[in-house]
Amino acid sequence: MTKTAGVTAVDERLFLQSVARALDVLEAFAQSPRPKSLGEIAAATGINKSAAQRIGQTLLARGYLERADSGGLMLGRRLLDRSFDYLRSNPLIERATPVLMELRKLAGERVDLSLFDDTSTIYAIRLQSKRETFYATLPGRRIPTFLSSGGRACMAQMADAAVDDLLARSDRRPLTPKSRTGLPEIWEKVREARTEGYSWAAEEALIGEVVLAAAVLDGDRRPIGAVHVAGSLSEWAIPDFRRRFSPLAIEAARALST
Amino acid sequence: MTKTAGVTAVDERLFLQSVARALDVLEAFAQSPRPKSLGEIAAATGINKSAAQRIGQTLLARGYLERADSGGLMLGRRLLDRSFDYLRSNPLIERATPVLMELRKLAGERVDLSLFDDTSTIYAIRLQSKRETFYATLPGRRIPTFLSSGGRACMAQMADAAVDDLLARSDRRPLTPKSRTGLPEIWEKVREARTEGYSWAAEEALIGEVVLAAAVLDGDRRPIGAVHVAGSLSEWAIPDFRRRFSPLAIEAARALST
DNA sequence: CACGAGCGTATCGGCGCCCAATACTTGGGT
DNA sequence: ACCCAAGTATTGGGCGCCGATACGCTCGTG
Repeated sequence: MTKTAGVTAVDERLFLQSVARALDVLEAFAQSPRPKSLGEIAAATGINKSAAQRIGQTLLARGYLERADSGGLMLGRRLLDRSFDYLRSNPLIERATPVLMELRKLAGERVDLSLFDDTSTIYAIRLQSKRETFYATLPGRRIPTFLSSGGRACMAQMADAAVDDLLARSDRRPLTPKSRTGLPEIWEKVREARTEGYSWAAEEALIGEVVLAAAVLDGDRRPIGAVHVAGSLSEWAIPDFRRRFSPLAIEAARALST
Repeated sequence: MTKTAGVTAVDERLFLQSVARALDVLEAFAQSPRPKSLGEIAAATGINKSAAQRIGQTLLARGYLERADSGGLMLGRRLLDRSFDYLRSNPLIERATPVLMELRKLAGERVDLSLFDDTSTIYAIRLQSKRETFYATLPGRRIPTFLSSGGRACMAQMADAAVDDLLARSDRRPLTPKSRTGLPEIWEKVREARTEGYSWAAEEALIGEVVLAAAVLDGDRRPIGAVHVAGSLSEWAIPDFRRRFSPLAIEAARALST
């Protein structure tokens, strides 16, 4: 039972091939979310057409896939039910909802709760403010930990060795031209977050956007997520933005920490 | 290939038992989202402990389940990735996002996009306004079509026989004491929606809340979802609320219809 | 302290579910 | 009319899954 990249390794004999393949099929739509034919699914997942057919029919019958107008298969609405169950089951989400609402009201800017998940970070709650660009603000979006303000705030709470390990396993490709991808610059931001109590990032994930975040800790003082405040560079100078919102984010994150 | 309750029936020989059981395990958390032991999972899904173990290990390895502190299994963050893919793949969601943002700004109240799914209706996008009660406002929440304003707006676009069929298949249990569950009262609201172009409901899903909604139609004039505006009865009289927001919801829904 | 009831974990023989190749049917493009 | 690629359906065979069983552990309990 060893740990590899944050995922528990499993004895082969306890591993269900067909379940894993079904998950492969669903995950195939992460690359390109357009409808796919059985042949495309088979090619994308490395299984043959017969297996794709069986898996497709099964997921279709359960609502996790749907027929597109074109006749192909696309993701189904039933997936929303499962993520709803997840959100509802997570005590942090429940505690965070009213706190974030209040923060959103105070700040007047977009407010997010992200969940720390090793080399990436997922947005679980997103409270919009103004006009935003479609899917960049959907819940469920993943951002590499190393370039997210929330991710850096989480790394700041970890031991040096753990941060080094995480960064070594990260795929450090930039999302924008301003993404900091070099180890020294990332470490600099992590150290800054340790002294300031929060981290910030300007245009590293989305052009024109400045974000700051403070980490939420569990009972063992380990980071489990972060509270973000995001604003537009067309409305804010970075020093003003930091001065104004960092105390609010830190306060909210502390309220959520066990 | 017959249709039953909106789900396509599948040849038994194309149906993967272990995949279906894995989905059963995930769906078991819909009833009560707390962490479960293997024994509880086995009992809830009707499979034995060995199968639950294998499925659990597989879903755990893929991140769709996680270990709770107690040692039990709970839903995993990976579920959010799949719902993100779904939202991203749905063209309606993409078109609706800016329209709803604008509507939210104009109305100043909570705005939702729901997806029509036979006897129930799912909230896909939720733009909050003020303080709200936790999971009632999470995306992915399902409401019975017959008592949701958006669901009734959708039914108003269907043939009489189809509405009768849908209502006959519905589980018409109330969500609140004010939920209308009788067929005549529901039909009355459907007819009202046909003449008014929108539907409304007061405290039928949530106490203290009034909602109105207009249906979004696809290229064949069939309902695929609805645009909602929701307000608090502590701030609005129902006639004022209807007069003020119904034109906005109708306009937004028309803009989203193909 | 012994005990048993849970838990998660691990093992194993055997059967039946899933495998993959194949053929059929349909529809769209040339 | 042709062909290619799509989804659909069928089949025999093999091995992957099935489920009973057993092990070690941590509880709360008598």
